[in-house]
Amino acid sequence: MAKKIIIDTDISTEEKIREAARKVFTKKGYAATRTRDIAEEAGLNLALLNYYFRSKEKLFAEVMTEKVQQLFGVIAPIINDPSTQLNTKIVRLAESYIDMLSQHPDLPIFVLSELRNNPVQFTSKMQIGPLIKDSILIRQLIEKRPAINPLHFITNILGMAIFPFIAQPIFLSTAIMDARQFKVLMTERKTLIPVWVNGMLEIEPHSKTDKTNKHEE
Amino acid sequence: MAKKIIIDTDISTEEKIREAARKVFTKKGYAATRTRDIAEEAGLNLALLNYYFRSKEKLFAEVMTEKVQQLFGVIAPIINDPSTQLNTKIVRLAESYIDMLSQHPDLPIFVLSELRNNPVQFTSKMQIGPLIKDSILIRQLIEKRPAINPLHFITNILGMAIFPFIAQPIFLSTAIMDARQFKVLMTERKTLIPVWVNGMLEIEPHSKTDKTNKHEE
DNA sequence: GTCTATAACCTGATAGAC
DNA sequence: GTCTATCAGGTTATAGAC
Repeated sequence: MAKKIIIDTDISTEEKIREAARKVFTKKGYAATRTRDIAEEAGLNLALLNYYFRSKEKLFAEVMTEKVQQLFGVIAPIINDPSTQLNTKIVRLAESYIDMLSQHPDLPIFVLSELRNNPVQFTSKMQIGPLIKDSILIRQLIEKRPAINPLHFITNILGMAIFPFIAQPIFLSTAIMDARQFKVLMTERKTLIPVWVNGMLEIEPHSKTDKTNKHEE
Repeated sequence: MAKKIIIDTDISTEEKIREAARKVFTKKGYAATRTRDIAEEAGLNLALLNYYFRSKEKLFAEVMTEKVQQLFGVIAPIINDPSTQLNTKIVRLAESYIDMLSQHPDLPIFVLSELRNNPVQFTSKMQIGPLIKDSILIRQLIEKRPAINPLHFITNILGMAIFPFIAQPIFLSTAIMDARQFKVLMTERKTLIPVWVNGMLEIEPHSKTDKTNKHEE
């Protein structure tokens, strides 16, 4: 009956490197990161990086794949849940993203700025395109507002949750707000975003658009 | 009466370098850019970069300052115009940003990702903080909706205009949409954003928020 | 002002001892 | 597995001819 409890306080060297790489790559980006920075951050020698991961590029690829999934993995289970209504999906998207990004504020700017160079390599396997385009959420949005492209609403939901984190460095450094205020605002946003988006789904846009575009579509 | 018309088709070498630097830095970021790339892009020799600008860093600083102003300069004249109403300011912000970013789609991701490293150096002189916090727009937003922090609405207006361009590489590479569709959507957004934001300003959020924050402000 | 050649430095990767 | 020492290649910056 004597339980053997082994508390593994020692993290493996490989994981130490991976963790350091996550931190440094995420903060500085691939090109600005030196393998020496990662080694130092891990409290280890440079040679060990190449022993465990063959090259800087391969180490980066592991981190990047992980981070892309961290950023986009949130979406899939929510937008394709057949048991939830439109409104619930919006609530969950806002909450999940704001909670997750509060823990990892520099995730979006890292992923999006690295992805602009070679987007296909890291997104192709996740099938993000079909995942979104054929999603239940899209179907529900079309049903609710057939006249407006549903991608507008998806962009808005994600943008209202993610954009503040992308702009955070400017907010803080220009004293538009401080870290405490930012946290308060992001908590408020979890309830405000669904309210706002529901509003968008109800509003009938003025027929002003017809006047400006008289020519045929 | 013989007019001397001198058409200056030759751009000065200095301007050729600056133009090439704008292009390469904006596309690849500071760290990933090699001075050789810029020289090649300009069709010139590497040594000339150091002749005209003392170093890669100084050349970058010039480009960066310019780009920061390009991205944030749009805001100032609109949000502090005493002759326009709240709604007009929203319309102008959406239109100006979407028009400008349609011409320079990779501007936001470049500026925001470079700014995360040393934000103060490039934003301090523009006084972006006071410019926004003491703006007429903020006053008008508070007047219209005293219960909600006006920064929410500013974040939303800017986010709905800018975020699509930040996400554009993913949209295109994952085939969520193609370039033509993106253009159509962004044109629609110029009229939709003001409609949506006006909606936000009218909606009375459920009193649910009061329950969560019982403490005094 | 513009070029070629090269210096001075930095960075990723490896060899080899322990 | 982990370290020190070092190599090979690339990058910024400059010297010096034209």
